[in-house]
Amino acid sequence: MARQIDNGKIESIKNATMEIIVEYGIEKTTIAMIAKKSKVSAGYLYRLYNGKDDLIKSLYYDKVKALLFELQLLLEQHPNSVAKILNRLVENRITYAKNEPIASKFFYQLIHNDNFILTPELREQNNLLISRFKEIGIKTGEISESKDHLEIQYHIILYVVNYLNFQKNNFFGIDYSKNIKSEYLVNNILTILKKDS
Amino acid sequence: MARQIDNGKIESIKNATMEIIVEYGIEKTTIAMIAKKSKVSAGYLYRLYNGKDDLIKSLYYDKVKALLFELQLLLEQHPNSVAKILNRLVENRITYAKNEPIASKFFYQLIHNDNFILTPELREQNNLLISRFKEIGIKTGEISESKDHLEIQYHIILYVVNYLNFQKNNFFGIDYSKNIKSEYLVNNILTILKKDS
DNA sequence: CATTAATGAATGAATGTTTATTCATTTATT
DNA sequence: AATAAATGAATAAACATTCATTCATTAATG
Repeated sequence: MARQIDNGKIESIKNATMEIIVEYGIEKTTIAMIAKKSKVSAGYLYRLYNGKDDLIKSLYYDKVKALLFELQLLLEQHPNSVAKILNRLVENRITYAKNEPIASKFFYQLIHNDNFILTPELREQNNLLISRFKEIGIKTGEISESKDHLEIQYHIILYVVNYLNFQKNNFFGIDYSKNIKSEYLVNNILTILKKDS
Repeated sequence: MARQIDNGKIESIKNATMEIIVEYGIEKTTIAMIAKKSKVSAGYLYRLYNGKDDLIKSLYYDKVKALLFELQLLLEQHPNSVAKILNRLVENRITYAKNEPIASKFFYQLIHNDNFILTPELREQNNLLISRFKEIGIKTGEISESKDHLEIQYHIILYVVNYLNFQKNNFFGIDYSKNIKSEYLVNNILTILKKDS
């Protein structure tokens, strides 16, 4: 009866939020900045989200969900090879960093911000996927039984995400992100996962 | 003539700043919170620092300087063994995380915040130290010539710092930081550095 | 040795700005 | 005309920063 919600606006808000946060950092980001950039009134943001933190959280969780879904698919597609899963996972991360640098960096920033932690549901879902990943690795001999979930999680996700970001933003102030090869990272990770500890 | 500056106050401000930031994150930290916790008047902060960012920056640079100094010492003490340097470096990081969890986490947070980047001087100093580290490794055969500064920097510092933090703050919500062994990390790093890429 | 003047440390109430959030109003769609 | 989307000025709270004032210490003076 009345007009419909303009989904373009929601997209616009999401993009603007990521852009502003990536450019200025969460601490310097304001609702007004996001509203201005997304060409939406400040007040309208409150109809869609319960405030700044809710908006950021919602965006962050979207990214986490997408990553978990990606991992889930890969586990189904390659139930007999950690190497194959890892290859695709790392390749996807590299592509993501290249093609969607803002979303990619936004995700990086939030992973390292303890004000935004995962919901119990997401944690549980993640836990399950890592378990399945490990099972495959044990079966194929690609993962040492001594590796716990934390080791696996750290190396297959954080090691990669942090590495990719460090290529762009580092102590040297130089962007080295052009020559990243997935084989290199995958190789490092496989070596570490296989080792007894 | 007049009374002397109370260095205890400065220490108190530094500690309070780290505590507040670690507890609430930079974006939720206010001058008032720091002043209250450090039992110093808010106004006095502006006599010592040019504001919030200046205070945080100053603290962050102190930590970076300490780390660079540590690395410099280790390079002088063990000019013929990357393994020895790395062993001490990692051990020190583990001890630091254990004994000074707040300072350690503060450093972690700032390393991942691009609003606070290093000065050109610190960058240059860091660059030099990584060069010397690599030279030693090439001489002893512990580092492949194909490794660039970024690879080395990432693995000897960020890989370790991120790993240690992830033991405490992770997707699983469980603190695993009690059983961290330096040999494990050192071994991983040495393996990666030695490999041709 | 006692008193006073000078100095700079330290305070915290006051100020003005920025910011999140609300809500009365307008606008577009069916 | 009815409905809900969308606006943005208005509000109130939070905040960084300033500055007039107080306080502690030291040196000079008698």
